[in-house]
Amino acid sequence: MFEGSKPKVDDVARLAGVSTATVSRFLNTPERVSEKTRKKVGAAVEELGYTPNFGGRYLASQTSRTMGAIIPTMENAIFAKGIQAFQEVLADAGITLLISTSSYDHEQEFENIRTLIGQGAEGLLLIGTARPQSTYDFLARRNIPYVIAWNHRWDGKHLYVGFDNHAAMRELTQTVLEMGHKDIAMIAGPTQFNDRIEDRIAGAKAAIEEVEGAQLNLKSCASNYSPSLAGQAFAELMQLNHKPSVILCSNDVLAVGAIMQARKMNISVPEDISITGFDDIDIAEIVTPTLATVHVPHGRMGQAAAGLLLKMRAGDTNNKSIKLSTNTVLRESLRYYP
Amino acid sequence: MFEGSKPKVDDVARLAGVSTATVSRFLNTPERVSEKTRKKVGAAVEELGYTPNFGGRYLASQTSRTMGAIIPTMENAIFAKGIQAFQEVLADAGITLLISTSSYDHEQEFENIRTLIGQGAEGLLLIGTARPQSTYDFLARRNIPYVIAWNHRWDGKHLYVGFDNHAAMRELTQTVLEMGHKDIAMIAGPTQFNDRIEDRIAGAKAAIEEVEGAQLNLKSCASNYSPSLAGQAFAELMQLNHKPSVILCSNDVLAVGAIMQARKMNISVPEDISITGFDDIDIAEIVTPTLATVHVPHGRMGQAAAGLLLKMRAGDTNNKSIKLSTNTVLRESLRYYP
DNA sequence: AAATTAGATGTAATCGCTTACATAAATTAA
DNA sequence: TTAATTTATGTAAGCGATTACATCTAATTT
Repeated sequence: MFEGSKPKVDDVARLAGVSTATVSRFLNTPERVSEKTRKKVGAAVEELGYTPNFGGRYLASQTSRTMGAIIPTMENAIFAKGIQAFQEVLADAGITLLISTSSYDHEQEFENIRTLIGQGAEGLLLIGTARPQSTYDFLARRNIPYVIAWNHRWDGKHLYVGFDNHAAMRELTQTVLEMGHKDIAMIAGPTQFNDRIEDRIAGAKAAIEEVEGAQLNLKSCASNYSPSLAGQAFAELMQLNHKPSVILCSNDVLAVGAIMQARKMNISVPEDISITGFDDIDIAEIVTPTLATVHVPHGRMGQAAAGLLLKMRAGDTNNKSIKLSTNTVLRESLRYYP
Repeated sequence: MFEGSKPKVDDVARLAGVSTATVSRFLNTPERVSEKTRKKVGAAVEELGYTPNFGGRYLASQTSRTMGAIIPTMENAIFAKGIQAFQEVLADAGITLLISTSSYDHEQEFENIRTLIGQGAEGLLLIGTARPQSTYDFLARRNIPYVIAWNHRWDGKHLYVGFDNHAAMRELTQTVLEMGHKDIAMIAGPTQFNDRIEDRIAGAKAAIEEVEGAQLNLKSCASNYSPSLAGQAFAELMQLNHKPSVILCSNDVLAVGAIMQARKMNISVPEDISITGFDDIDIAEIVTPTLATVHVPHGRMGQAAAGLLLKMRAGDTNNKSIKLSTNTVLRESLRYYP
């Protein structure tokens, strides 16, 4: 055995005293190899520590057993649970997951898509629907199966595996309104290239418009996952003469930032002001006060996305979007209007 | 242009009116192609939306521009920041990162290693040092560069990019002892296959042994990242006749679990009991009371690991382990012994 | 102007594997 | 026993790129 030199089929074949074809069959369709040779080849594979070269295999078989996922960032727990579930389902099916991050940048996302396709990705998980048409054109031209997760729209343009951000936020806002709040503020990250935030804002607006005398003060935050910037936005809202009685935040991370800032400013939540989030990640139950938010079934979403892509990979063309339900979770940070 | 059929070098070459060699040079060493043909080929690539096939490229060039990372889980913020930084550095160097998760299982980790190597990974990031010798043998036989992150030992057996879990925990414990605590409990997850936890426990023990009359009650928790199991362990500790005055937790997730349970049981932290964590992830500052813990430079660790692997990939063989420093962070959850 | 050199491009072998097809061996049917 | 069928294995052609080497053209030197 030569150190550092990767063994190849030929090496295995020679050691086992069979042809490369038999080795290949042993690896891919063991049932077509007799018991006796299976033993011999198995031993040779073991002895050499042989692992098939992906490049050769992909080239010859035109199948990579690989899927790709492109997420905006890993720093943020929002995607972690879903992606973990996604990868577990794929792993069970013997598929390797390639992950890359785009930092909320469309050019980078496009580059990542190219790379992943080049690597042989047989399907792609994308977050949200907002991206240049040219990216979709590329996907269509290459005929790559993909699903859009973390959002769901009825436009029929894509296969979605997600939840209706608009409806979910609308529901939460309706609850808030029913609790008597009328002066409502919202801290939301950039909507540019982020359809989920866009939909959440629209959902809140829709609910508010239905109620006489209710109004929304939309405060934008430069980042979707910076608690401190959300804190800043919160502080600015507190400067106003006419203060809101509740602040809807576009996700839990921002909501926690607002709560922390409130604590610093000695403003008590929810006595002085109510705060809500979106996503129901772990910190929602850890922060004091616990955070009222929208619960999202991250794990099931990841599983469903994987399932759908696996079906598409198997050639099933008759697939439908999957809409998962969310629910409003009432916790300490939200209180009836006095 | 044919829908769904991936264009190949030949297609590009034909369209641009050059040979495949020239197309390949355009892609890999554009400076060896004349200005004029560069334009032609560039246009052809653009028009066809050509992306080189990874398999072919890897096979022919024997270089994959790919690295692998295997982490226990993504569900847990502990690895997210570090991996994110790791991938950013690699991306800047034009290297794709393949990630897979092992669920703290050694066989699965080994399978993942095989797969990643098969995919052409030119280097591997592994978490911690605890794994069967056979795995290391395999790595050595294949001559695959790898670094061990999230821990650092002086044994000289591997290239580490991490911090000294033993020393860090020892330092935290010394601080706790200096604050007058003598009855110390520790909630720690399984040490099996987890050298970091093992080292943290040993570090605490080492500090405690130095102080007359101080003693440690080690309570094990079935999981390293389940707040509720940690809560259970906390409850059991509170049943004891002789209660500890401080509980050291082997990481922040468990510490938060203990704090939550304390709140449920109406035990106040730190008035009734102090609690400390390890890692300094985001929740440490979010939870009430804020959590005293050990700060770990996750981002810098990921960057350093990437840097080291890139150097090894470039053929630099004279590399040394990198030890990053940690520091004890005092926060509300830890108080002087009355 | 001829000889030399440098630069740009093309030809074709090669990487490691799979698989269609051919062949041989073993089993069953007639 | 021989023919027909089934099962197991081998041979060799590709998959899509890179790259050593050969060739041709243009620039430079003498």
